[in-house]
Amino acid sequence: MRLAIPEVVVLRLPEYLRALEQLAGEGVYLVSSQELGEKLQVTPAQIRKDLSYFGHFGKQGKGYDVKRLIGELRRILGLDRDWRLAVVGVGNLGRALLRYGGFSQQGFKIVAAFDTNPKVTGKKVGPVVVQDVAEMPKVVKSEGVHIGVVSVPASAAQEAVDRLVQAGVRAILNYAPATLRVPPSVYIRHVGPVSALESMTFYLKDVKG
Amino acid sequence: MRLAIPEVVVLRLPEYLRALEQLAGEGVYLVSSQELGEKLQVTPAQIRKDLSYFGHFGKQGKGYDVKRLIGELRRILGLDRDWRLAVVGVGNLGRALLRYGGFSQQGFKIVAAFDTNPKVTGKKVGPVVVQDVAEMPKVVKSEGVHIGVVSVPASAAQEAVDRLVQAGVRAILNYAPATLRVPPSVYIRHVGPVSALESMTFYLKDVKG
DNA sequence: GCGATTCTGTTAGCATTATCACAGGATTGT
DNA sequence: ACAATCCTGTGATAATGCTAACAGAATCGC
Repeated sequence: MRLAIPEVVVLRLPEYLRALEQLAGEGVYLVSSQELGEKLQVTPAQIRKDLSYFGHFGKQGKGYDVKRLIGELRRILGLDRDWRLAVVGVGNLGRALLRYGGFSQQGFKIVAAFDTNPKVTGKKVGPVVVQDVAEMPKVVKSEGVHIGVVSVPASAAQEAVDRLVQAGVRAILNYAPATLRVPPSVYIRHVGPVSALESMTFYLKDVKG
Repeated sequence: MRLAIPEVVVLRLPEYLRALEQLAGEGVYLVSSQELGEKLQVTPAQIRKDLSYFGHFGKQGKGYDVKRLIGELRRILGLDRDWRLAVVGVGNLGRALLRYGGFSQQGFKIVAAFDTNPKVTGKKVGPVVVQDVAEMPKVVKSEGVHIGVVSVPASAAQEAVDRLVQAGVRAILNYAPATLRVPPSVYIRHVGPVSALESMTFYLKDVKG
């Protein structure tokens, strides 16, 4: 029962969490699946079903305690602890990620950055000093890196993930526009500014303009 | 038949496209659904089924012509033309998007940037001069903006999308960690550096470390 | 206190998506 | 030319995910 939770459900949880955090910020203490569904454009039944995979968080006749549910979702998603990130590739995009402050709010902490270019290694960017990739195995271990963020050019992406995997990183977020191979034990996900746009245009293309 | 294409299918097409572009770069001219599936960790049947929604692109006994399929997918996704973007919010993240060069390769062109802060309006960032949001209705029309990119703080995000919608933008990419309301005719999607991490940690949390 | 109302958690039925398996066309080797 | 092999496109089937509907529990108004 507790096992085999559909991935789509897991993908919706952060959306619920965001909406709840917004409500909490507005001073809302209680919310029904109906109200939350309207805010998120999701059916109330879906919200209740999704949450039922993990426990009983609501009160009949009242709804959900917003703060409590935020706490539960954060726990379920593993956001009730710190996660240590390493950024590989300090180009335009890597630099932006390093300087972006929004990670810390959800417990993500950048603890290392790597590059091969001697023009950037040794320099401080955002919260860390950029190190040569040769240092990766040592630093990943000493800094306890959980997640690797790949922001190198597509042509260097496979080598970057190979090095990360070799160094012991089990989860990778890939910003490079490339299809990458990792062992089954490693969790990898592709993101990036362009990806979201590419499927969006499918729905736009028929409209005039 | 041609209508009612599942959204999951549309979301996979960019992945296929990326893999094919990589193959083309390696000098591969022909690929079977089997080979492509191995590269993408997807079953060959899924690839064939997905493509069959849009036409017959393969040759029995041979497979798919890589270049031809790239062209077809780009056409299907609406990537065979230019798309004009406007960035709203020139903070840390907005600045990075403006300076990021990777959009142009797939036909995305940033043609405007807006902010309310007089410290940044009037200054050139990346390819454009930042303008005050008051100019938005005029500029969206004159520059023919198709897609709005919201990179303001969460607290200002709803106002930013309202202004974009008001100005006539029908598609929005939201980087702000907020749940936003738009009319049904507007297509909006939430992305952002933290979102992908938030569901990733669900799968990581049980592992030691 | 009690009937009417509210709202959750869950089951059962429905709809959508993915996989299997094969017919049929194309290619290759001999 | 023909047999063996390869590979697509697609119906049939299995699996998955969604929605509607309701029992049961809490709340509210009077």
